[in-house]
Amino acid sequence: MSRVKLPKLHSDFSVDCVIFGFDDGELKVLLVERNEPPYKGWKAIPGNLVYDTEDIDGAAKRVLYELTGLKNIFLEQFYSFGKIDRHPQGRVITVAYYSIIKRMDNGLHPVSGYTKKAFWWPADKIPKLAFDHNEIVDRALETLRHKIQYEPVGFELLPGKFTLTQLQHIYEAILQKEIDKRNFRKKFLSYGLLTELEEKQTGVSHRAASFFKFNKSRYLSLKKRGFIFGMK
Amino acid sequence: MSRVKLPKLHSDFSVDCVIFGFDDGELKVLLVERNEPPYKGWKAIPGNLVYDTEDIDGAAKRVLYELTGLKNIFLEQFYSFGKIDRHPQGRVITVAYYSIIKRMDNGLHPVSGYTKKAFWWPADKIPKLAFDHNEIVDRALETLRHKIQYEPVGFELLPGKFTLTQLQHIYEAILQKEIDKRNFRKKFLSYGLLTELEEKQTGVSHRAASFFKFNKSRYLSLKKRGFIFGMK
DNA sequence: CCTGATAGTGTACATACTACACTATGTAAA
DNA sequence: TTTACATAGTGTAGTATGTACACTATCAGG
Repeated sequence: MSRVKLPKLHSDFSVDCVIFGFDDGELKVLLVERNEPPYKGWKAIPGNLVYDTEDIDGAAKRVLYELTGLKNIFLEQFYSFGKIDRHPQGRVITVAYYSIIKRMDNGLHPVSGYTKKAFWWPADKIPKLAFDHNEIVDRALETLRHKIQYEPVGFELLPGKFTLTQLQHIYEAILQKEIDKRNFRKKFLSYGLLTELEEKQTGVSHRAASFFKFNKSRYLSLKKRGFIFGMK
Repeated sequence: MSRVKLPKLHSDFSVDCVIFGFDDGELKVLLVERNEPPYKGWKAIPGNLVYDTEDIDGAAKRVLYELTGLKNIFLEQFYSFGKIDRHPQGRVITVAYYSIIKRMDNGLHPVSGYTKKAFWWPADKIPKLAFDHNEIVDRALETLRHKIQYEPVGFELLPGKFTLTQLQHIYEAILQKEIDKRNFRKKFLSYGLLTELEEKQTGVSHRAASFFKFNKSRYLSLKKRGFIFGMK
């Protein structure tokens, strides 16, 4: 197997990132305003071409950082989009990634000039986006709704300490249905994945809720022993 | 948005197909022997570059046909692979598809010269393959194991009429565990997705099993009404 | 008619899901 | 300081689902 005898191939493909956050009881998606053609001035999800010197997972991390300032985000690939005309400059397929994050208060400061700004937008009111990005966001939402039912991803959207009601609201927002409070608590607590903290809410004009934290190491050890998380 | 002012991009990416079949009580994967460099003479899964004039779903169908002679196969994309050095000729990412098929007796006749032949191979004894194809097959198997638990894909591996024992063997082969016969039947029949046929096995030296067929239209209408298939 | 092979069936128990309503505790306003 | 308001926090009974388990039925072949 020699690298030199065969003709060199070139390549153009991109990565796009759908980043979910949770705020004001609402599921949000991170959008950018593009500052370069094509689609200059349009809203879009953060995405750009992949360099020859990086693998696609690394490219997704880099692009997200350059376009939004977000760092150290765990991105998961969920689908690739390859219609012939999805990019006006030629044939570009894109590999799409998604992530769910908690620290939404972090400043969003694009590092490159490709985007003017980055901002959060309600997931159920996404405007018309550049390229085929609406289709990509739709599919990411589908993936998220599926995923939340068999992995405890809700925690990724919350700060380290949270109330059970906050957790429930996330499930309700993503699954788009109401959940009975008692049943939700009973089931979640029965898994033993939550640790109740001493601390309670302060400054609320009602009974203060206890804070909990997610016991990740316990989840991982249970999972290794065949435990299956489930939340319909 | 003008297509002419911006520089033209070129592209090199490929599709690869993992095709599952079931035979002799065993899960099988369709492999080819490559007839062109790189990896000439190696075993591989069917795959090739995507043309500029076709979208990636169409490319997967075409490539599968050219390399194996298989036609009219429903392919589902499951992951893209994009490590820097996965292709010796340069940077090529590949979009991987999988399918599960029943008619394994159909002749496998490569239409193009890219492959010498195509053949079925036991899924649990995959040899060393070209490129990163072992990784691709591993991930396809994971996807299949996951999928079979919440969609009735078992039927895709069987002929139109089949016995309940055949169906059970598929679940056992894919999930790699034994299943209780009574419980399996009870559960599957309770869904009402199977229609018992008049016909029975013939020429077997034991009590003849009834044939069943999958009631697909009923499955689709149940699904529309929120029914969730589940088989752990 | 006996042997061997697989088809086909039911019950009891444990676990999980569902529906449902009241008391507890904090702030703020009257 | 009392009252209104808002959310936290709790239990039970009924239903449905999953699991474990063993025997009889039917066919071919010797």
